[in-house]
Amino acid sequence: MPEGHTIHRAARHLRELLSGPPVHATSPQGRFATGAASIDGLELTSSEAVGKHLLLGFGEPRERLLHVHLGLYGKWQTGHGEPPEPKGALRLRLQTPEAWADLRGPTACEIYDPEQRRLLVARLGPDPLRRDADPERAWARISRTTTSIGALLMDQSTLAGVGNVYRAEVLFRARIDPLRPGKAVTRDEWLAMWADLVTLLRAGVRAGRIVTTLPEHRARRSGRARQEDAHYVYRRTGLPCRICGTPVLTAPLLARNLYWCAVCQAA
DNA sequence: GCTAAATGTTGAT
DNA sequence: TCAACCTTTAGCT
Repeated sequence: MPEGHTIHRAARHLRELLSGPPVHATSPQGRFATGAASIDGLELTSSEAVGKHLLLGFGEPRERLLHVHLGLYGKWQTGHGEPPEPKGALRLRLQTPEAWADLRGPTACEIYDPEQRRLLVARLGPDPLRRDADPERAWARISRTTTSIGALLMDQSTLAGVGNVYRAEVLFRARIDPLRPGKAVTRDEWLAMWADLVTLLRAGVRAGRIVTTLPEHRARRSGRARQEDAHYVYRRTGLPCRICGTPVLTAPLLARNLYWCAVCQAA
């Protein structure tokens, strides 16, 4: 489930799991054989998430940098002790005497030099999960464009880490029409949305999944949110809005499905 | 058991 | 605008 929260969670987890001893790196699939060989035997010395991008440092600081983007299907699988027999398309296996981490299906898995990292960070907007993030950078773009706020939230150069689920949910929680032009969003609305994203993404890192509903808006109000109670509008096409009961709408925007309530998020 | 769709991005057409 | 990446899951039969 790779939006920003998944990557930040992985960055933290992989650091805890693999730090210390030299890491044995292999590419059972063969597609990353050269890259794996170049970090094989080095220690994991840094682990950082920027938006949906993961950067793992090996060896002396900045000696080797592994860049991973999970894309839509990519996944890390980890464990302690002996790893299972590699099967299927296993792009990368990282292994220490204590633990292992397998990477499958990423869009990007490559070795970066410091300049490539610099270019990556430079083309990404602020990431609500990073302490160094500045929402004003995103506001500078949002406040000047006729591009819809629904499209802007998905644009990684405007802000980094938000995907289709958080987009739909944060707009619903703010009661903002996804098609409203960026320049028609007020500064207060944007700062409130940013603050909400910080809260939601941090909760996502903690829980390992996206839950955006308040307990009082869930069909089942007690205890932890079940899957069917976790969202207000995402993938709820035709189901009644949790606030007003109007059927939730869906329409493609930039080749992705957009979900919203036309009453709660009126134009 | 099968098919379609999915939390994303890149590169070709 | 579309195919590719390659896996998992939801929703059918």
